[in-house]
Amino acid sequence: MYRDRMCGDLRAEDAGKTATLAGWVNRRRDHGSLIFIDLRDRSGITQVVFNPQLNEAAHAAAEDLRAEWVIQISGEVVKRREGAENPELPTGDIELVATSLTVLNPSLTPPFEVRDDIDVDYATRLEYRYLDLRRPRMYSRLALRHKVVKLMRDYLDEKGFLEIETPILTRSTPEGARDYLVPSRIHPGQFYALPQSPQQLKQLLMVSGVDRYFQIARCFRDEDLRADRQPEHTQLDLEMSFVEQEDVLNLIEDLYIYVTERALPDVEIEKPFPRLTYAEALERFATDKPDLRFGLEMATLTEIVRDSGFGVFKTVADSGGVIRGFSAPGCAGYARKEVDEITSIVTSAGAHGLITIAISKDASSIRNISPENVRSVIKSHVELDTVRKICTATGAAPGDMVMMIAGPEGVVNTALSILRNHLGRRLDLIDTNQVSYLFVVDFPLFEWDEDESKWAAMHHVFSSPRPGDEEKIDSDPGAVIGQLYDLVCNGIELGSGSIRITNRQLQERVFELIGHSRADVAERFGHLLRAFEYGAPPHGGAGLGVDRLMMALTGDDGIGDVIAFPKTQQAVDPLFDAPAPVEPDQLEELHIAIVQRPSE
RNA sequence: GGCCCCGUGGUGUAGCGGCCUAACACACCUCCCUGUCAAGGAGGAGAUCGGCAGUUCGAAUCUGCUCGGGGUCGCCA
Repeated sequence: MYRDRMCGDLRAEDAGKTATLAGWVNRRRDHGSLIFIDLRDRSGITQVVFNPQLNEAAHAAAEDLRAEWVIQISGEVVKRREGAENPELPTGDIELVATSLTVLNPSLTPPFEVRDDIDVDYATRLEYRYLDLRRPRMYSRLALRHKVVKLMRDYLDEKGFLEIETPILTRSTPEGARDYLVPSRIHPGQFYALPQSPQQLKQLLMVSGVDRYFQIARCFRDEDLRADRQPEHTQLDLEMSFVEQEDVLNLIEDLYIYVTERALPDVEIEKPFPRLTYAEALERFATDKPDLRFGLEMATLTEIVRDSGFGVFKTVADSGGVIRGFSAPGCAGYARKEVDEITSIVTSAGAHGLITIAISKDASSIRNISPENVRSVIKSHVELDTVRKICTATGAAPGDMVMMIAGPEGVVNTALSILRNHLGRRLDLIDTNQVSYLFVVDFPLFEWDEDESKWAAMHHVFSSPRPGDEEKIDSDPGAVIGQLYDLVCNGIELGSGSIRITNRQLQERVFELIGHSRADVAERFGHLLRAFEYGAPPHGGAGLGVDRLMMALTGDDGIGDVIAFPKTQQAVDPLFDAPAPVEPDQLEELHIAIVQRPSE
């Protein structure tokens, strides 16, 4: 037995007992004769004392110890002498007086120190990920993730869900993200695809009568990476039979409350989860994934300013664009430099510029503002009354600054949403102790793809229209509302789900609208459509990102730290140095030849 | 594929045309030290400044290309 206690366990009441600990040397403090070692394992740190007068051999051995050596120590737990307690450590009231030391494994000098309060180059961290993960901050993320996933399993088990594995080697499907492909050795020239999600498989499980399915499923997408995207991510995939949208939403809400309250007992959750329609979310927050931990709600000003006399407004409004904005509280005093900084945020998001109106805090009220109270480029072009209307619409008060953007609706919303999030942080409006879930519902089923001049599924092709909207598929596709929902947390889109189409004819109309030929559909989706003809129960579910949930719960800006072994933005694993070339023999077996493109 | 930021001893930074024979902190090595806990003190070793090419009398510093990391747009049903 290497140990009988963990390094984070020992307390004052253990004083007098003997204990054997094993772990890593976190730090060595050598006083010449007295040597202190902070011994670390995943549970915490215990201070070990080597006193030459008490045990000369152990002390002599301790002189060689260095950071990250793996050692085993036996000794007596003693209460620290008065004044020598360390209130920073849970074990700070005691120390282990070493009677024996065994070096289990020495360590090279690590490339970076194993501690939380240092910032190391990301590539170096990934190359030495095993050292990076020794940092308490990183370990706590692994532990929290384990807990969250276990809570999900516990809850769903309790509710009668079956966890079922689905194939990783499956078939490429059209649309969606680029697939990761796996060549077949047995079938020359043919490929498996790694699943982007187990979507069709779980629907087949519903046809199979499984009734309630879930899976902590790995999903693969060969697309460019972002802070919140990895080539492979994990989703909580679930599906239920004989349910309506309301049933699914209620289950998800209950599940996420269950998980969050148990994983993070100290955070506040708004219950029940607010629900916004897609249209309402865009109208109020300029995005379909608003962070509801703060306000800063939008106002549409197009009609107020269209004929106000400011040329830009007129031009944009008459060409079908919009003018929207919001009030940034207490920002009237922003200097030119700060406004420029904010402007560059919206211009890099595609907007032409930012129009601001600062209302001096000297104004007694919006009703009584005078020209001296207003600072804005549009001041000389518009009536004071227009300024009043803008302030009323955006809810601006004296001391605030209205920020407006004019342009095509999509660009305006993107820029305003980025700006809103920026100001939420900048003005410190976010209560980080709050976890704010929200459902966005009533998404349109289809969106017009400008590039390809065709209709495309907003979510995926299996989502069902709202009852009564089926007729519009042919007459007015853009107006079809789907039984489609997103779960959003702290401004992060966790995932989405829908009630599925279970009627073959309806499914074929959808395929037709988005431009799949009959032959193509038969080839690619024939298995699913055939299944639907053998008694498919009404069903629906969702796929919800686990990495992103962890990112929301930890407050991280990216998903890299909640994944044990993530990849870089170039989809490289610096630890394994993957991807990598393979032996010619392997390629030969797979019937693959590497072709050099002329340009390369 | 586009745009933006970053790249200086092991780690994190400073230096931004000559003062650089490159500075500082931590880590590392040697020595001193019995109550430290980011221990302290004295000393030491360690980087031709990501790479290549150019501009210049002179480049860590300017330019171009390239490699690597990050952010973002496109993309991500």
